Amino acid sequence: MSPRKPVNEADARARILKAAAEVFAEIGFAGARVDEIAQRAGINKAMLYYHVGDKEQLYKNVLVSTIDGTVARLLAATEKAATPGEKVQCILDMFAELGTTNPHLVPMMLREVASGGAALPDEMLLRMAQVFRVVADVLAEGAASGAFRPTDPLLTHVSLVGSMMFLIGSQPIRARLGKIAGVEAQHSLPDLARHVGNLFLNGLEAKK
Amino acid sequence: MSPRKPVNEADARARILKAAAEVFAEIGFAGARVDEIAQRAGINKAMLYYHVGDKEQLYKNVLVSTIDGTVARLLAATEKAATPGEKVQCILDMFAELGTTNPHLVPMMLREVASGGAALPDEMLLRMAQVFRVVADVLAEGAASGAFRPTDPLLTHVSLVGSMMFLIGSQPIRARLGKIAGVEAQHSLPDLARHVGNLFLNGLEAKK
DNA sequence: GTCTATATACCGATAGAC
DNA sequence: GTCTATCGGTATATAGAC
Repeated sequence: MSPRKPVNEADARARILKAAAEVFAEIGFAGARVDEIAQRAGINKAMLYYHVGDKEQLYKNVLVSTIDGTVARLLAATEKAATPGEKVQCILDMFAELGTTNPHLVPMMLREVASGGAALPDEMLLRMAQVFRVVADVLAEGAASGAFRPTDPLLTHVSLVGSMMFLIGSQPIRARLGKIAGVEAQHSLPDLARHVGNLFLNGLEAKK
Repeated sequence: MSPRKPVNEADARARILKAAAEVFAEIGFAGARVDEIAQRAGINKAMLYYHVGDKEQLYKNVLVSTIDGTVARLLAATEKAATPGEKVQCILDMFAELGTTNPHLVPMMLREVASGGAALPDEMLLRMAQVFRVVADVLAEGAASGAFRPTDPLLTHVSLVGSMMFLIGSQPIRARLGKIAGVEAQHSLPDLARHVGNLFLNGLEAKK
């Protein structure tokens, strides 16, 4: 038989990782307090160390589960669409969904980019590179069929992801700016994906 | 006459702010250590508090000088160009220059976006909004003349800036990825600006 | 497995001599 | 204006009782 409390154990670990993702996303690794994470998880700090380990292991665990979930969703997203243009739009829609299903990914990624990936081991970089390969394949397919102009796949990928990350991440700032400066700044996440899709597929210049 | 050591005083303050910008960019506000900043500035920690103030004032000072310098450069950049398309490219070129002339801006902005601008007072947001107005004017001018398709100016602005910030900020990560995964990832900063300009102006779809 | 209490170290900030 | 020494507070991590 299985041990007596596997459900509760897995549950405690899951609650810890969820709370940790929240706090790391809000204030980063250096700013995060282990006490705060334990409190949000509804457990004792000693139990946090017992279940997961120290702060660094906690961070690595959160990062791995966050990235792996993203890669899996992304591969699924591209299979639904037919043309390269539709695939690009599907990828963007999926990123927009991440803003709600996994709201911690974007802040954590922004911070990782800001620190030059100093906390990212090679193995984690390779996982992230999987995301790049998915997008690069779509771009290559589009270029081969004549639907897309040829561009540097890595730069185009980073441009696409950067736009979506910045748009999603800047939502709180844009909302504040809307209040204090009267700028129209309220957009749903699907709106953001449609905007980026339209912008990247058609460009700014009016078609001749 | 002026006090005896105004040059050295201003020099000390400048060295402190420069060192602080480095450290804040590398590891963020929470991770930064005042001792480290003082050491890099080549002065005593007590003198740092004497010249600038506490850690928070130090951060605000760095942020203000960094942003104000950017706004000034941006306004100058758009005046050199004639057509809306050239103005967009000039703005992007200017952002690429920031990667060398002010390498601390991008990491600091990425972190601010990640934390939802929690550390940004309203006054700072309004300064950043000046950058948006410059870009929005260019987009409006282009749409009015028929050169550009009409798009939401705020979303397009954030998309443009997000792409450039992500491309510039991810340079260290891309360089590492190039080594461990064999991906071609070496691009000069002007290359990045040209890529984004080409992508946003013409779009991915092949012209019919 | 769970929790309290605490060891240990570090960091921001300043007092006070010069 | 400059520097040393240090205070007070806080954070990570663990020992040890239950």
